[in-house]
Amino acid sequence: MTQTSFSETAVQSDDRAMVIRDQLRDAIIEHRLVPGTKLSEAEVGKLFDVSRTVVRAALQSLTFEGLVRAERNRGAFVASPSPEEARQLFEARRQIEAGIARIAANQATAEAFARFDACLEEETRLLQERGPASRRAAIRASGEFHILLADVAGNPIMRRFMEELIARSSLVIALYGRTGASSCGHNEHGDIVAALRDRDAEGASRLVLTHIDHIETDLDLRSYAERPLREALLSVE
Amino acid sequence: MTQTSFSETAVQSDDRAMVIRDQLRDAIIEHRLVPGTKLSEAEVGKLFDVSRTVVRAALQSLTFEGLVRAERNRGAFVASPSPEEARQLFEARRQIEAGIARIAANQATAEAFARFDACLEEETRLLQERGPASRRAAIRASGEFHILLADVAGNPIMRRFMEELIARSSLVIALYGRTGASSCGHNEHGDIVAALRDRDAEGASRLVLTHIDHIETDLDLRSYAERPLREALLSVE
DNA sequence: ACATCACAGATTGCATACAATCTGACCGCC
DNA sequence: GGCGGTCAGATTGTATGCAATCTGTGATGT
Repeated sequence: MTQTSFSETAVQSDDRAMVIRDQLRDAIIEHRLVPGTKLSEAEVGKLFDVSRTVVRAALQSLTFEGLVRAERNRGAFVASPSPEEARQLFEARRQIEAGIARIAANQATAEAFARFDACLEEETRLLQERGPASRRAAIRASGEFHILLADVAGNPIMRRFMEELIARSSLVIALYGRTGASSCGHNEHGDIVAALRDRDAEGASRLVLTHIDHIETDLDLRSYAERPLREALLSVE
Repeated sequence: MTQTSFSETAVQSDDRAMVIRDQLRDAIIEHRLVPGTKLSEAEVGKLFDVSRTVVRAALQSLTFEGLVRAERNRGAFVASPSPEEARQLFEARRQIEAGIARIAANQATAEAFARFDACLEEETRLLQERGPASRRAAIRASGEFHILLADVAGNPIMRRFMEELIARSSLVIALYGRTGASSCGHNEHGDIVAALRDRDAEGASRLVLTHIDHIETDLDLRSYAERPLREALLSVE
């Protein structure tokens, strides 16, 4: 979707490890790999036909991003953010994305708006479709919008932070999402773009904040006591 | 200084790699390792008496943080942020630290203020001393203050971002720092703590912003054309 | 029947060996 | 003398082997 890949994040070395990293990352973001899933080095290595060395590098990379949890002598698992972590995540998103929106309002070029339009079209298209596959794609596209926002702001450092936050948000939605409408809301993305077009930095910032609030509201973070059980059930290898 | 170590950031596995990572990281932050220095796997491994495998993990970790630049089949080097990257870094810091200050103003406990006081005392003590060693320690202590701010805000995710930003700022100061007063200014840290004590979120946020502006002002980012030469000279192994 | 302990299987942690690649020097040629 | 190519050394990329650690099973004793 976005033409810039994740190469920003990573080393240009580690070709192979990066490919595996991105594949696993995509699978996690699209909820094909659910939280708690064990990522055995040997198994992953066999799937991608590489040695454990390369797999370890990829898993380490994902661990730094918070998408994978590594336990000593136990192995690596797809992360299962706690409700508390989820709250911290959204707090961080509010702080960072508000700033990004302000910057983007001043920086956005015509080319940027073209990308926004393409992204919005893709989103609405996917939302009209039904089925789990398009649900996944919709969550992904929703994330792409936020990353695009960071991209337009033109700060690679903040863009990388956003990538991490978005990816982890996807995990949170997988665990605590209620409707799945979390991803898009009532064309709030469109409203944000409109504010950007008006160069209304404060308006865009405010819209982003309420948008994130809406995403968070759609989560079920309250059932603190029950979660460990459900998590455990999902974690059964 | 701060009792919480960097364990937040990392995997609890990779004991040994983490130790090396932290040692290298500290050396970079304290300017004992200057930008451009080559970090040969074999050499580092010999120094710490571990195999290249462990060193690679440590270097990979530092690469993700942006403290090390890895070139395929060439090796790893202490990063040399460009002036452009430096600007982006401070832009990110303004966005993130302003938010952190607001949160910290509401969250700070008595225990937090005790830590602030200890940090400020340490800073002023180091500033009174002369010599390169205390200069290094001062830069380090200055960073610790900002991390402490993030710590008090109570959001581990933003804390981790701050750790990265502070570490990279130290690199930038090493490259472009003019006076070294970059680290502290005119007791601006103390003013920030005072605002926190007053629960003045907006005031604290504003003070943080001007503080970061002052740090950036003290840098010499203008001489774009000359830098590559100086950088190259510093990079001579 | 229950609890405890010991062992076997599996998985990760680490070191090392080999292959691929790059850098720099030397040599021949123009 | 300058330029280009080839080769040796060094360094990283990857695979694999062995040691350390953990999990779960089964036997044994109370």
